[in-house]
Amino acid sequence: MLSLHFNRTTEYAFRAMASLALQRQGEPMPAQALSEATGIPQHYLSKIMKKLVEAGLVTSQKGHGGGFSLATPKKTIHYVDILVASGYEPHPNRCVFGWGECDSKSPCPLHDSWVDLNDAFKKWAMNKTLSDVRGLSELR
Amino acid sequence: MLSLHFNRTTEYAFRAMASLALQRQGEPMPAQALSEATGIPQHYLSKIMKKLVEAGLVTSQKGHGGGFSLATPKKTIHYVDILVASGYEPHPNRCVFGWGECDSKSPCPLHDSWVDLNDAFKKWAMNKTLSDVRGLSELR
DNA sequence: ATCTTAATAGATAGTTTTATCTATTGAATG
DNA sequence: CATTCAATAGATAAAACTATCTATTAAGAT
Repeated sequence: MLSLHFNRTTEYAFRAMASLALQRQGEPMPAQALSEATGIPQHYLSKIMKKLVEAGLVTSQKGHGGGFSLATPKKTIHYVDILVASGYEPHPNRCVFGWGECDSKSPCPLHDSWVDLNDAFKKWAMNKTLSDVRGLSELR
Repeated sequence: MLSLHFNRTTEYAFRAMASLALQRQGEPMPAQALSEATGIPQHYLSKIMKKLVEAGLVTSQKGHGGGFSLATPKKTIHYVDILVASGYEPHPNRCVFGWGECDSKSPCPLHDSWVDLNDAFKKWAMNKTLSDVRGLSELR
């Protein structure tokens, strides 16, 4: 079956953020617990968490009883923020097909097609927030 | 600016197919010309062309005056065909976020979000064809 | 037939991404 | 203040992806 995919780092960032979104308000989640809950290798996770902290999406607390938690309420964190924080900005000045210089003024042959898909993607990334994450206990 | 992206191989496959779609009907395009037109390294391109030939999207003709051409009319070749031919089938049984076992029956916390995006993507891939490729000379 | 054009195939190398290992710093508790 | 918990940082290793090189096979033209 066909499906869209992100790279591992981005995929992991989403899983980590979703896990934090499911924590009870204010409960920090230690890296190890986060690693187990998401299946992300611990040390690789720590590098991703660093990015999320630097981006201001997550706060971290060292020492006993510490861990990671969301910096702001779920509904204020949009998927686009997670994408950007995880370094998802592959082609600054060209369309997805990367065919020479390509923009709306001098479009490559695939540009129009790309715009259609990218608009849908941007809409998704900018409208969804961590409030859209569903816990097992929540009504579906 | 944020944008969606494919991996290089898939990106190249699209560029190659778009180039062939812009050729005059029946004019085979040699690998070297295709490489120059698309900016794809020649030997890497040849491996991608092999996949496209095996998938039945392209026919190849060896020897003098040979080259590659579309196996069927533009409008019969859907983008999804190109995606599949280039090996774009990363996560057989899980959603994009790959969080454990994940399907509509036992969805991961991000599953619902993913479905929204993936539906848009599938619609795009299944509806677009090489007829949507725009040549420089064509009216826009 | 031989020469040229051009695809096919296999082997190797480079680069990037992903993962792991080890050590260090910072905060809380007894 | 010593001990434990936990994040941070840097270095290294493994894997995947991308690119290149060399040789071979097939078709057409002279």
